[in-house]
Amino acid sequence: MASKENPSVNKNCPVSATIRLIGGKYKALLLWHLTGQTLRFNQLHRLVPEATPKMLTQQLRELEEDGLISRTVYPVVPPRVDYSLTALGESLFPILEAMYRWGSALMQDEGLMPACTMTDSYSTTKKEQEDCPSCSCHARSKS
Amino acid sequence: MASKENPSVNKNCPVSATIRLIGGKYKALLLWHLTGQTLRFNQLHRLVPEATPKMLTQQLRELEEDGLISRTVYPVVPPRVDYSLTALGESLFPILEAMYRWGSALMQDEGLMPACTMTDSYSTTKKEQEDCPSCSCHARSKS
DNA sequence: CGGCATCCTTCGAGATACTG
DNA sequence: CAGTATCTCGAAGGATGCCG
Repeated sequence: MASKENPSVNKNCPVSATIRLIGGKYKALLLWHLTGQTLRFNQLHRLVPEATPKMLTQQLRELEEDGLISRTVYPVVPPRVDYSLTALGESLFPILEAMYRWGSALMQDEGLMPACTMTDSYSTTKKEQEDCPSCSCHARSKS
Repeated sequence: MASKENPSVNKNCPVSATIRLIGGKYKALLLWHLTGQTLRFNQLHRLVPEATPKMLTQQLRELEEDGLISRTVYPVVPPRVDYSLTALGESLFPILEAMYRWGSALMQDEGLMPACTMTDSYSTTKKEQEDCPSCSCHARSKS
């Protein structure tokens, strides 16, 4: 088990166990972005620009060591590394979706984010969901 | 908005918004313990002993400032302060429950926590749920 | 492109002591 | 009981430079 984050916290509590794995500074966000799609390092960086490359690497490595994401290195030049969810990582979807829904409702109450609703086709199949145009979540980079 | 935790993170993303409010070191855990019951400071401290009183106060104050919990001070001696969830805090239940379920499944896969299942009466009414004897979650302190 | 190595600064958080 | 006030230290994390 990697996760240097939250080294403390009761070892017998399921909620603590979950926090230990996804409670890192950008972990839930990274997992959310990786839900339903494979992304390269720089794509993730563009989606989470406030994380420095060093932090990104660190968080991604911990997620990998905890078996939540898989990292594929292509021996080409320039280098290419793909990140995607493992089965265990995908099983986090109910949590991430609940966080997304709650945050959406909160932001709407505050008058932000007018129309960024999650398509219900996403919640079950989560294969090729629609992008979310009014926020950067799941907006595939176009450049 | 209080939450000094995660000061960065994309401002337009619902998942980030959620993390900003419940992403603190012990926040989700505290909220989980407060689900369905009012607790005093020392009760919370016993349930989360790895948090120092200072940290507890800090996290609880941020949760209060963010409108997730309410803090009631009784002007008696010895002092007494009760913490409970607000309506907004209770609306986090789907997230916390998802985290609980996922963590439970993970721990069972690892051979830990033999029989700590969440009673389904809890998931909807969440009023007077059964305690969880094999872990400290929602185990009301007896002393 | 996707890192890793170093240096350096900040600040999270523990320990301890005190208070209404 | 439920905190607050200091002091302190180690680690989180930013900036920079180099590399395959």
